[in-house]
Amino acid sequence: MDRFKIDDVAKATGLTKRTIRYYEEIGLIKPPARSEGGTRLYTAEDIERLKNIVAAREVLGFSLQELQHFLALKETMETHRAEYRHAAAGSEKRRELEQISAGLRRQIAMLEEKMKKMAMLKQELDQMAERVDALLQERREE
Amino acid sequence: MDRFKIDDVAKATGLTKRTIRYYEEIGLIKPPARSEGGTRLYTAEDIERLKNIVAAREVLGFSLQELQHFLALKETMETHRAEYRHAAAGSEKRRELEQISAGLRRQIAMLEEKMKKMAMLKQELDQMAERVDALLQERREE
DNA sequence: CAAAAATATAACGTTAACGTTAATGTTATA
DNA sequence: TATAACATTAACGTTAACGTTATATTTTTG
Repeated sequence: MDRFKIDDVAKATGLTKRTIRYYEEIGLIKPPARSEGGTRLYTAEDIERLKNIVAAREVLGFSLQELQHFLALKETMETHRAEYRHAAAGSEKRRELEQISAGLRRQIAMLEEKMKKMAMLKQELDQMAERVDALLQERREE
Repeated sequence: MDRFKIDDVAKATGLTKRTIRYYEEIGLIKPPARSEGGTRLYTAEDIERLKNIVAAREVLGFSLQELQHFLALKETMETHRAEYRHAAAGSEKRRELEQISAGLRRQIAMLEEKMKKMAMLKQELDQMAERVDALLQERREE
């Protein structure tokens, strides 16, 4: 039983059924297999991909378009790894690889930017919390 | 000349005039002073606040509602600091302070969650980049 | 002070990301 | 096997976050 129906997927990912169909509609996930009657049948990997999407969306505040870019990069890598190993230097494939590398570098730089700013924000919040708690403390001792 | 018209503010913050008016409309910023004829006149602080909003929105992917909460917290703190110091223990103000403290704790926890997940993502990206570059390297030596 | 440039309000338009409802067909279960 | 419980498509609805356009004032400038 390694085929899941849409409601199972919904429960596993926290998305609604509508959202899952919508993600398929805009090409964020590829159309899954179908039963004789037309019911969508998902695999465990499909669920993994969706979990990744949820995480990235929630955590990074990426738009679905940005997510599409990001996931494409990842998948291109994983799917074509073998293929890449045996292409001639200076070939089309090499240029592809260089594209991927550049894309990755951009994403990493962006992430670093965000992380830095988040750290600054956290510091600010920590300081505020400290001050508030100091006030609460001070008053307790009156 | 410490009063700015909306176009100056737009240029200073990178927002459009429409967006600035919209932020006022939904209460994200307070209505600025007006000229005799009704033209909005902003102060340097107004501009600062807007710059903060832009930063938070871009970096954190917060919705405007979340931003509202966050900025309110910050402002409440800064505006009422003096006032808080001299309220009786167990008073209304004390409960307010406790609310603020709790709110801060929530925001901090949320931030920590996000930072953790971002770190994991970055690690993944770094690994991918490493593999791609290894491939590029390998082929150079053929 | 008259023309040009900027501002104001009001209202309708747009896009992303789904929610909701309806009509119909498919699967699971007593 | 009937019937309840789910799935499918299609289409219209909704909310956030602005964009665009129109019409009327204000402000600036030659």
